[in-house]
Amino acid sequence: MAEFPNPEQSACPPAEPTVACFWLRVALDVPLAGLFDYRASQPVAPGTRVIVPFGRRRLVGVVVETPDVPEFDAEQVREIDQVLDDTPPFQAGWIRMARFAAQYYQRPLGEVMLPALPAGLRKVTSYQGKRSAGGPVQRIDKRAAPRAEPVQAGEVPELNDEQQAAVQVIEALQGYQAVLLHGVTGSGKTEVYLRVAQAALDKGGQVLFMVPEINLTPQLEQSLRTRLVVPGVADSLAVLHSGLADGERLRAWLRAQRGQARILLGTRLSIFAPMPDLGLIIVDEEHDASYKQQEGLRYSARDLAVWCAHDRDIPIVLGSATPSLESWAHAERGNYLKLSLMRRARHVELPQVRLVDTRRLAMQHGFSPQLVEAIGQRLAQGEQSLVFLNRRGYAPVLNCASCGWVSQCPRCTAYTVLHRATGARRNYLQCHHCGYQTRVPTSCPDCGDQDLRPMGRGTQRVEEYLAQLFPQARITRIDADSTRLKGSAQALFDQVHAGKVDILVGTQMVAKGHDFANLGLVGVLNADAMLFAQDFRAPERLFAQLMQVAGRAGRHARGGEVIIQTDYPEQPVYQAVVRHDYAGFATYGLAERKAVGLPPYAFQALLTAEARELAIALEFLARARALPGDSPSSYPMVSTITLYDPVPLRVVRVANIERAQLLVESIHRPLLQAFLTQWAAMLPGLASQHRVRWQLEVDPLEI
DNA sequence: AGCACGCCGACT
DNA sequence: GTCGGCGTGCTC
Repeated sequence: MAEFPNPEQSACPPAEPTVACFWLRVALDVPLAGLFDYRASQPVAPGTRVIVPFGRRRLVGVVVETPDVPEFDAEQVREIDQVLDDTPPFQAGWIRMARFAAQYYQRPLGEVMLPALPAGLRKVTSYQGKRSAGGPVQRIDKRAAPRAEPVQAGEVPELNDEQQAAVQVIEALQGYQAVLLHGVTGSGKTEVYLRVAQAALDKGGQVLFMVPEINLTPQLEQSLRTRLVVPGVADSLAVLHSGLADGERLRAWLRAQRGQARILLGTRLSIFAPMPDLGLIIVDEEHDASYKQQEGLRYSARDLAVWCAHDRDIPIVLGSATPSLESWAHAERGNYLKLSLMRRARHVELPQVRLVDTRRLAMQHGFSPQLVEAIGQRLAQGEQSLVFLNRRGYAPVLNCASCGWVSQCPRCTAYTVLHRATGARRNYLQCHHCGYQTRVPTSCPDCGDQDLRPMGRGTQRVEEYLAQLFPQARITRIDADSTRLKGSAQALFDQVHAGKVDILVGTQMVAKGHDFANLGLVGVLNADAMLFAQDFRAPERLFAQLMQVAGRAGRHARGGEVIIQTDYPEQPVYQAVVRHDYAGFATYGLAERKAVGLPPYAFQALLTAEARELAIALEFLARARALPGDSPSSYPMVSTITLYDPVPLRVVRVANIERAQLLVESIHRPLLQAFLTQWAAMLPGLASQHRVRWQLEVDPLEI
């Protein structure tokens, strides 16, 4: 026998037989598949952060396994630099969640775990090579916590019988159950959330309360603070979202991990916060696209939340007035428990929705006579109106009346949008895809003619026309342009609330969150543009958006009104909106999806390629599509997988990069998963031969 | 992704 | 002669 222990059998490498040695498998934020083996001279628990040497640099990683034997050649395994013990190890539930997300979304575990951590916990510089004393955690702990405002117990409204019934059912749940809380705008979903959250807190659990965007719901944070009580805990709420400074974010994260925060209110990223005592998850506006992360790890926080609730064996409440068809289908199948709030809580009627058929009308600047008259009436009654148009700028394109030239972005396959002068600025043309800006030409660059005309209209032009039509009215525009400066959105909304505005013109920014007490009328321009977007989810999104924007008028005591101008009033989406009939719309929409085999009756993944030239991207995708054919024996499931032809994206070129995509589909999710895992493993090699950037997205929202 | 090595063009 | 362009190769 050899004098040194066999490395296959011993935890120790042969070079230092006397020193105790432990193998660690570490997740690192590098775009390489798999985990990395390291050596430590002391035992290190899974979930612990460590600093390790990696090539010529040092990285923070998370220990996820402590194997008996390294997978990598033991000779080449390096020793960790440092164990970071400034936070307790992440719990098994947190690791399971990251593991699931990594596997489901086809990403290395380290690319899931580390970006999920607050910056201070994932960067080596914060520690400057010393022991963790003096690191970011200590700095947070030393700094005095912001003083918790003394809270006054909030007023507790009475529940109606629908709310009462929903609360009772949810409170009685034991273990995992997904509940779809379908409640029309104003039906008092929030009150239900508050009651069931309090019940979960009373049982000793933590509550994760997710919302699409935090700044839209300042009153919700206030309600949670004033209404939810945890005996002996003065400051039981933490708020987590991407707008927080690094320190604040770290503090909220730590408070959740330590169990000091009993309620975590947050956006999609809060699904990755560690919550050791998690007892209930609430996902408000569960249909909202903001739950989908659109870069890096493209996860759906709503879907992960459902997985997490199942994994932790706790209830989850998904609430919406217009649930996603995915969730609705789950409810119809009985996977989710459906609870409905169909009555408005405060004796306020639903707004009356009118379709104005614009096919045979003399339209003026995009306005039908009916809409103009209705605005005039509300104005005379001292009530507010909202004109909704999902298109910012003055006009979507500038056009030469003589030769047909149109203003185009030199870097994108898109028009440049005409924007009106603001303050000292002149008019300018701007590309809404890449941000490119240029002066407005005084004559046509092609033919020299001076007759350049703005085509179509955006919010600026609508605002201008309304000012001309109603010179006495106070008109305000709220869109991405008018709210560019920090705090200006709030200021504009405050003006509306204070009654200093008669007519509000806005994009989708105004559709969410805000209740306007004196808003009697909502007019919707150009809704058809949303209906005929290429995506199969367009009608679903349009329905949700129309219901949401209609809800803005709904708080009005004497019956609000919604006017939708359309060339296609017979379209089922519009008919359903008129009837406030989500269930009817969903039934129709799901039948249509089923007939053509679209989600939720099929599962999809999207491979997107970007290159200098479209041909390169398409060629890469064509080769990727052919990959399974190369080795049919290793793909027993391939017959159940459909790989469609690679196609250019609708906007092919953005910022001089050309893009194409390949849709993968199957009616069997586990088989699609198995296929993707094998396929994704081969893509990096293929991509390196083609000089393309690529990404694989599972459950894409837009195709 | 980083980070370094490596081999060809215009500058203190 | 060097600074620096980014091609390509490697990271437990």
